[in-house]
Amino acid sequence: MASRAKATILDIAREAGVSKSTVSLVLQGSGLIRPETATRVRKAIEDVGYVYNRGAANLRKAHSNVIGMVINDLTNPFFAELAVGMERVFQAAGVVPFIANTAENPVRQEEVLKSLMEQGVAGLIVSPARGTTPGAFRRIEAAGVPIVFTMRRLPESRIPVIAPDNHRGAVLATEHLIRRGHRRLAFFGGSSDLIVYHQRLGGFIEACETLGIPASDRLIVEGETSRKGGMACLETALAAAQPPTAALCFNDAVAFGVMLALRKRGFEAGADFAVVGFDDVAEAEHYSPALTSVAVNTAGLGERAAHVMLKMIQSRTTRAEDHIGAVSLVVRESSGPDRNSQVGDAA
Amino acid sequence: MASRAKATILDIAREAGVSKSTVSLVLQGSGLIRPETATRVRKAIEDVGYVYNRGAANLRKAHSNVIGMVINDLTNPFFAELAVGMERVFQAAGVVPFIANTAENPVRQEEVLKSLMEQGVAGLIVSPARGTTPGAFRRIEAAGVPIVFTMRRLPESRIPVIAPDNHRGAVLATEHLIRRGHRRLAFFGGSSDLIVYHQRLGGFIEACETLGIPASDRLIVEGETSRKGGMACLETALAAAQPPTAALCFNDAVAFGVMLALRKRGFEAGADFAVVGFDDVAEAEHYSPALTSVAVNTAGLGERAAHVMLKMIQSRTTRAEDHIGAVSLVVRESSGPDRNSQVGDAA
DNA sequence: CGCTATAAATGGAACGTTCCAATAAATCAA
DNA sequence: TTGATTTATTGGAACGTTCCATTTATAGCG
Repeated sequence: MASRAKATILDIAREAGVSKSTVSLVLQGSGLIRPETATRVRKAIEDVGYVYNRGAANLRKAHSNVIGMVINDLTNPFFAELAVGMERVFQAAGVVPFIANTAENPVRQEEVLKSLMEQGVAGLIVSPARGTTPGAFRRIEAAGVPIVFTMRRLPESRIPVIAPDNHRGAVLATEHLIRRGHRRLAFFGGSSDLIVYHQRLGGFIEACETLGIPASDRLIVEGETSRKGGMACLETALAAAQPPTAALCFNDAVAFGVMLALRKRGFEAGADFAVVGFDDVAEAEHYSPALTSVAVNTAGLGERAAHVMLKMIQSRTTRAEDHIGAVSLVVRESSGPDRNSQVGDAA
Repeated sequence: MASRAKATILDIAREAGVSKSTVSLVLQGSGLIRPETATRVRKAIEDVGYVYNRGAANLRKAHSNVIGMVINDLTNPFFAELAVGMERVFQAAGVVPFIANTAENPVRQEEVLKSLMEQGVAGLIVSPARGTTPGAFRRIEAAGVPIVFTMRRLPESRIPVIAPDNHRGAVLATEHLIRRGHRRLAFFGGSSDLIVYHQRLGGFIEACETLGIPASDRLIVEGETSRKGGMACLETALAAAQPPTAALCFNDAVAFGVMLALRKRGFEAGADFAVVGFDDVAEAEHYSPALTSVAVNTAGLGERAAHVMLKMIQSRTTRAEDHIGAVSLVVRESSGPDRNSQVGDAA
């Protein structure tokens, strides 16, 4: 049963009494082969326990059917949701995506990209790790392998990006907080080496200025984009002379951390302090209190990225249009009105 | 800059004025090459934008440095944690793991395995999808590719398994609930086509029998292993004539669902109904109320699985010992005493 | 029957590496 | 100097596939 050396098409050919070329044609589903012959060959394939060697095949025909998905933080459920959206599209196209995690580490990212390239991937969908150097993808571009960035972009690069409208999302969320009567606002989490950070923070600031919140009433606290980071942000903010009464968080993970820290201090998110997240991961709806968040249609973005990639491969181009996905604010319990304010805006 | 046809070692050889063999040796870091020659070759490699073709190389030297990780549900943070543990080990060994998601679908799993095999992986770490047929891995075994199962096993297979002590974990959790005075107990979630289910349920039943809870006071509700499944389980249970006062859940996702459903009905987990989860995902500690759960040392299991795999590859064997990881119960807030019971056991 | 047209199957070169055996150059011992 | 040894380098065959150009078999037609 266990064959010593692995079988090749030559073994199949011998077994079925045909030539290797015939076997190859059967493998490719060519109509040139007489059905009975094809059946015989397929039986032989089963009998010898043949495994197709894609590496050998790629040697002749160039690109493969594998696409690499390089993700900066697999433990963030947001990225798992994104991956699921992509997989749906790829599966339908008969493409298998291989996922690799960089754990937000540019060195690891380098290794992962190298390995994927050596494997001969047809394309790469990447959410770059923080601190990725601008030149990190030059080699890959030069090799003519299509790349699509998701969620994050790099400073000066012509690689297409699929991302939500971060600026608009932050504006929506900030306006919401201000309409609820909050006058001292904070922006929690993230760090300025991320373009996404500037986009979201920019929306926050713009909304503040439009609606008359002066810079002196705004508090900006950078921090890790994790629960732990969120907890730290809240502690920092509460230590201020005039602490904020509401915060827009860089993402939902930070928001969960903030809510946790509030509870530890005996406060309740929504009643004592308003919290708004960003991304609207599945958990947001099921948290206690339920988290108000900016919904970015995560799975939809994943699908979009996959479609763009397939199109690029098909038309063998390395460029494509950016896609900025629409966002919406999902208001739940965590963003109640300021208790000292008369304004009881329901929306 | 963008080279038309991709460069090969022959191009490098021409560029550096050496033979292809020399280039190959440099690529492999052989000490046989004079340092100055090596430097010259390395420069040429940079200049022509060379990408190593692992497929071609594998044609000669058999096994590659890629390992496939096949996971049945990437959106369950538990598996992300498991993956992270594995990656730590593999990275140190210079191996790149490619992760593929089967979304609990045996057909998809088949495709994914096929693709991984065609790619020539050195080994496979698999958490099999529910409903996997016993023969699904026979071809792979026959091909001599080492496989390690994690978390789940298949009915009749000699493939090594790395998993927590599910039976013991369930016993610990159930004893805990009974000591807290609960006399009507439920087991929520999971389905009987999973061996893990029988292990955990078996522990539950054993503890009940040992401590004198009759079958008539036990309620077993199968269900999806997700939040939604947990919510449904609770609804079913509360509709019973003599509803339980405590439940051991198949995993943490189910437990979160149960707690959510409790809250929707105005009950509080821990005070009105005791809930215990299984797996102890990171979120359990940060939930409200914090979830009592059976800790399985997820990342540790991942590391262990990776180590076993590396050992198997190294010693080119296809067998290895099973590993049953120790478990412990982490008591938090969700598993308070039965309110009608006098027993106030603190442990 | 001979001829062409079509269908089915085939041999061989090529793809980009590795590795063995062989060569060439440098060093050493006598 | 010569042969032996060591150090660097090299050509060529092999790996398992694809695909082009052929060959062989089958059918069609007058």
